[in-house]
Amino acid sequence: MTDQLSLTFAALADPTRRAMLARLTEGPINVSELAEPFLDTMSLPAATKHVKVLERAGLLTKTREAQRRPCELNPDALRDVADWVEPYRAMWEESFDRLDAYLKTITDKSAKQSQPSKAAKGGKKDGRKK
Amino acid sequence: MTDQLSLTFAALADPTRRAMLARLTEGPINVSELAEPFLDTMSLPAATKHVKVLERAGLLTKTREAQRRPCELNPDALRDVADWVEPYRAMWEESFDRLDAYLKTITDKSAKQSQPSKAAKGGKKDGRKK
DNA sequence: TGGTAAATTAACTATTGAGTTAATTAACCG
DNA sequence: CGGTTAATTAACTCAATAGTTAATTTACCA
Repeated sequence: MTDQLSLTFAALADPTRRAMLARLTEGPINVSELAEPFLDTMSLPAATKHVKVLERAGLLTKTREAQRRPCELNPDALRDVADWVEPYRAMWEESFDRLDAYLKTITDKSAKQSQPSKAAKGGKKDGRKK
Repeated sequence: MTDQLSLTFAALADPTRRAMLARLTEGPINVSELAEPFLDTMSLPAATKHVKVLERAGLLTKTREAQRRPCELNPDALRDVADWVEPYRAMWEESFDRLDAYLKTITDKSAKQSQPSKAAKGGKKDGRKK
């Protein structure tokens, strides 16, 4: 698993690290500040290891400032994720359309009476598409 | 790492599994057909383990048909990935804009002569944004 | 210059992931 | 029935991940 995209996906496969990224959208902060919300569930060395995983995945950049290590979000790596997933969008929108069409047939007044009764909830325009 | 999104990201953190997903966009195929392109580098049981990882991540659905196991792409799990990454889009587009603005200042005819010479390639409209 | 703060490194443990070969299940087919 | 195909399970190895505590580095600061 040496390729860059795999490294990025692996880094994102952890709720602690995703929370750290979310925090970084508010601006650069030190490692200890990044770690702070998690110190009730893990030690500081454990948190700095998470930071290092994000760094190696190219998701954040660590600089130096005296003893502190201000970290900055590196959103370009996330663009690669978005670019990878984008071609699949047509597929999930298509399967939504199929569901939508199916729901139309079973809720249509002119439909036959052989309707699976429980499928009726959540009609068109339920806010999911796009 | 028990949450669904982490499972999905972990499943995507492997080039073999991503290639399997890509293959599935062409339509449903059996496990052995999914495995075939990789049998020069790994055994069949190894490949079926990859399929199982994708299945547990909700990325594919396996059905039965005699001895065969037709697999179908389950694009909804990818929608979750797209939804997660989407809020970050503003950040990478913004950092692109900053680069773009910087490149404009150093390539602008009226700019001062203190120009990092090698930064000049790849001017505006290089096709990256969106 | 001695103490303190920020972060990392070392050394270790436990769990999970990815792969192997061999054996087994399940269903078709002649 | 007996053989073959498709896929999985078993049992095992090896490497990587995630965590721990203790020690160390680095730089500020009074």
